[in-house]
This record gives sequence, C-alpha cells and structure tokens, in this order.
Amino acid sequence: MKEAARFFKALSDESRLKMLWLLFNRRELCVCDVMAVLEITQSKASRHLAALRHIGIATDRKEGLWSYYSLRPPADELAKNHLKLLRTTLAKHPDAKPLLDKLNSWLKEKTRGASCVNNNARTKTKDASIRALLRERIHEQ
Amino acid sequence: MKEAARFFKALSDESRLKMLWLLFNRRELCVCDVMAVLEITQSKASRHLAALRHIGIATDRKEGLWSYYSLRPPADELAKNHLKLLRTTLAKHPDAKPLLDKLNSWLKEKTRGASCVNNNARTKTKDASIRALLRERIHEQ
DNA sequence: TGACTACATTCGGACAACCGGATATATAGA
DNA sequence: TCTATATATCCGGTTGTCCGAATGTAGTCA
Repeated sequence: MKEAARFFKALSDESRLKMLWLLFNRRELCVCDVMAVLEITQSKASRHLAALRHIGIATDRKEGLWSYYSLRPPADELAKNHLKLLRTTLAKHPDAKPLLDKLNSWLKEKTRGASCVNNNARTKTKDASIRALLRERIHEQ
Repeated sequence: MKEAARFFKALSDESRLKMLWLLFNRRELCVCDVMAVLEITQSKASRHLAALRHIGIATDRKEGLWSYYSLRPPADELAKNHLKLLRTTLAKHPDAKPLLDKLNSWLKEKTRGASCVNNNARTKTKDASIRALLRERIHEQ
C-alpha cells in the first residue's frame, strides 16, 4: 500500500489540490497561469506542478517559452478512481467557483496581452547596473 | 481546501492506510491488535490510531485496560465519499487479503489466551532494581 | 499493597516537505 | 548581439513528520 500512500501524499497539499481543480476544468495550463490564479511564487508553482507530474497524474508539453501542464490518466487503478471522485467532491467545495472565476478573468486578461509580470524577473535597472559593474571589472584587468 | 488537504495527509501514511483497512473489516480493534497484525511498536500503533481520531474518522472507547478504536462517519462530505471509495479500492489491493488473514489468525490466537507481549513492557528485574534503589535513598534521609 | 498489563505521551534525533530568493537555461524578439 | 520572458533548479532555512525508547498513567489481579 506504499504507492497508495504516496498518491495521497500528493493530494495532501492545498496548492496541489487547487492546481488539480484548475486542471480538471481546463485542458492545459502553463506555470504562469497557475502562478497568477493561485497568487503564488513562480518557483512554488513550478515545483508543485512537477510534483504532480512525478507521481504520474500530469504531463507537460513545451512550446516556445511555455510549459503547458495537463492531467493524464494514471496507470494506477486506485489513483484513477480517487481522482475521478475528487473532481466531483471538489466541485462542491466553497473555494471551487471563486477559483474558476479567477482563472477565467486571468485568461481573459492574458488574451488582452497581459504578461506574467513574474515576481522572479530581474529588474532592468538591477541587471543593467550589475552588467555595467562586470564590464568595469573586466576592463580593470 | 485546507481541510481536504489535511484529510488526505491522514491517508498519506502506509501504516494508517492499513489500520483503516483493518477497521473497515472489523467493527472494533484495540491498540494491541493493530500492533500485533502490523508488527509495529506500541507507541507507533497508538500514535497513528490517535491521528485517525484527531481528524475525526475514528473514535475510541475505553474498557478496562483496553482502548477500542472504531471508524465513525466523518462530518465532512469529502471525507465520507473518499473513505467509502477507499474501502472498495483497497479491497482490490494485493496487501488486502494477507492483512485480513493475519488479523483473523491473531484474533484466534488471542481468544486462546495470547497476551500482547508488549515490546514496551518494563522487565521485572529492571523495575525491581530501580525500586530497590529508590527505597535505599529514602532510608538514607 | 505490589506486580503486571494496556495504552498514552514525552523526548530527542533523523529525515522529508515546503518555502522564497537567487540563479541557470532556453527561447523569442529587437 | 542584447534584452526580456518563462520556466526549472539550486540554496539555505524553517517547519513538520515519523520513529523508537523511555516514562507516565490507570486499570486488574493476587
């Protein structure tokens, strides 16, 4: 029953449950979408999506800059059954609709050209000054 | 979805899953039974059963020296549904029957007067010597 | 009362989970 | 080539989980 325990461990995190709920309702999402909707850092979004992939209930597909994650039918029968049930039980959860609303408004905003405004992005000024500094040091030698 | 995550965390341990499986198949079990069937230490059995109680899917009943644990319908709808499913999915698991076989042979052995042979038991000699030591010190004063 | 038993809890250590911030990588576009 | 963007991964620190051994507690029985 070790793998069963591992499967439930994957469900034992609120962020991952929310990601699953989003993926139940959208064929594909990129890391950026999850980040925006759940209001979490980029590394957190990436890590938890990778975790879902590692236990075999999600896959990713690379396209240009983006990684699109989607659900995939688990090999395990137990996982398959519980995920199916999870979809219906989460639907009744008070958090469910607000999350989907937020997802929709984010996707709409995105089609209007919104970018990810990644909180991880190096700021122009910061990067520029660092590069300037590096250039100086190289010239010194 | 925080409580949902907490619920799945309770299922994310192999020992607890096995305990649930045993409780699905016997109205009541005492700590001693679980210890014997799963071949785990007393503190481990007690702790994990207490964990199941804390998240509201088990209760205990004291009778003399024994604590009898049994399942109880969870308040939470999500928990109720997933436990019901878990019962049927675990039934198909290869570990399921051997565990029940072991449980039955243990219970039979128990009715023939087997005691718990608790690996936690203080040895007579050890306790006796400590008590002797304490008596000495009291007399010294 | 004293020995024994079943169970709960505490203690301290090992290890895993999770996090934010920083960095590495890769692609797209000017 | 230089810059901006999206993502993955590393780093370290904090917190949480799990464990066995030891101890505490409360019943039972002689």
